[in-house]
Amino acid sequence: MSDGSRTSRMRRTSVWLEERSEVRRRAAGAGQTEGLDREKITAAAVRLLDTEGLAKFSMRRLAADLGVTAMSVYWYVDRKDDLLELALDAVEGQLEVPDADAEGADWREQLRQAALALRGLLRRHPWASGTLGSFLNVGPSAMSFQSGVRRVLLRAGLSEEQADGALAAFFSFVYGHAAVEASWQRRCSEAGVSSQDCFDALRSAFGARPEYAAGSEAVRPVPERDFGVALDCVLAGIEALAAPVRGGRGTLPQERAAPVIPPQPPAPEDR
Amino acid sequence: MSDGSRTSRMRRTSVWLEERSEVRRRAAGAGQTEGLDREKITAAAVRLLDTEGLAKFSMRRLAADLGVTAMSVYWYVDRKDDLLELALDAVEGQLEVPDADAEGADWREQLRQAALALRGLLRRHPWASGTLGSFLNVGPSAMSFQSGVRRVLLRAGLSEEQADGALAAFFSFVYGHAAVEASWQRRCSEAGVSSQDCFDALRSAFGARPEYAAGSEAVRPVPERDFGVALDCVLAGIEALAAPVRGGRGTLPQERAAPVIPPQPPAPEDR
DNA sequence: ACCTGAACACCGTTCAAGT
DNA sequence: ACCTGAACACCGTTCAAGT
Repeated sequence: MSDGSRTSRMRRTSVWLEERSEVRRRAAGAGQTEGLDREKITAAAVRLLDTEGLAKFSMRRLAADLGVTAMSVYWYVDRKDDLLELALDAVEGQLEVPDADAEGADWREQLRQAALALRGLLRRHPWASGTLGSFLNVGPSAMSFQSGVRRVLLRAGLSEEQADGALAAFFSFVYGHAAVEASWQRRCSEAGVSSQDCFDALRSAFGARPEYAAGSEAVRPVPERDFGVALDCVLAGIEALAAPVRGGRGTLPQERAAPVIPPQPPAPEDR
Repeated sequence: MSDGSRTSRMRRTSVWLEERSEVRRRAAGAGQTEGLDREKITAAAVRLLDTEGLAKFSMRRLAADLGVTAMSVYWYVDRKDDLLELALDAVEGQLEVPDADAEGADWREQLRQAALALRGLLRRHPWASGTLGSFLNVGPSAMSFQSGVRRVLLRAGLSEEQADGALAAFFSFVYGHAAVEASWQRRCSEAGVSSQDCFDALRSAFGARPEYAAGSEAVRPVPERDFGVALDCVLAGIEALAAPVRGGRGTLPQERAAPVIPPQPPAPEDR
């Protein structure tokens, strides 16, 4: 009658909200040799995603890999989406969580390491960044990594609000960068061309098209050093948040009068 | 024999590399009333994507909206993916391209406006950020917008290399942020709950789970002001790139000796 | 408790055929 | 030139049934 257990009445938004019936939770006993369980299925899913990619991943294909009929998997997992969330968190479990309380550690370096670790992970599992447009990424591994980074930011001197903003900048940037890099990678490799060839083809095709009058110089593959410069950029921004205006070199962005979300003109939706 | 037309021999990586046979290009004459054409199809696709979302978008559904059989669309478009690229560029065509040569314009403000415009666009078309994990986003509209931003960065005093890095930071951040926001939005609305309820449910569910020992405080929906702080953060980073170390307040990130991509330890792929 | 088989309601895409 | 219909090879998921 009260709204104590709202979670059960609401349609699920994430695996992590599931209330697994006790009956389906395997006794984590000795004999783990035969039979499926959630961990085995998740591991197989990660393997399949790594080798075939997100687009070709299917429940039926996964079941085949497990030597089992397609529908067996549904005993352990409610939906394909749930499995993808589990797979995502499984790989994120490999991340080393930065320790804000480590003595003598430079927070800048900790942030840099965290960013590089996350990016490395997303490059090793290119499907992972593709799931971010549809899933919540709120599994325990993701959460503890994020909260580790957040604590580092707090220790650097940011306020809670600043830390949240910086956290958003940090993760959005790394995930976003990984996502576009993964797209290039996948599409080029599917076409059987090197990234450079693909880029060259695009650029030369654009030369021939009138629509590209202004802009073809922006067509670039993502070179290696871009991520480094961009990361420096984000880190410098965080630094500025942490230690603003030592010698008064310009107005602080926060002091600007501009509203955060100016009313967009009622632009026609369709060209 | 020479590799003059490599594009034709390589499997396509984007619609923008397609070589449309003249025969399929409609005479853009007077009577545009009846019959399909690429523009009409693209507009219908955008409409359908806006109302139903990326997951429910299908060629058959689109054809039905157009009052036509499913396969008619294939006369104008080679694949579903092509249509999504066209739809993406169509909405990006609404972006106002920043003018680097505008006199009296402050580049900081131009960047801020560009970021807010792009974010507004991605929020009005939540499916758009979801396509970035799979498509190249190299259409003419995207390109001219990006190159406009790039020119603003150059005028701000960045080197070409710095501008490329800053561009990557800028777009990765905005796209990434929009993508996670869109996920929350969609999943909550599909479950029929407010974003706040969804968040509360997650957080309380996490309290009950042992795996979340460290980290549940990082579970947060993306509040409105986060984007503002994060954007300030990225802009401050660009500012630092443009006008480094007026009064020597610490080492420049670029001067660090750390390699950009340190060799990742050969971590076991599966937990 | 765990797994199967058949079935349902979809997909994207090809292809021969119509007009 | 443009559009259709039937077909192919898939999907995710449900459900009754097996052991």
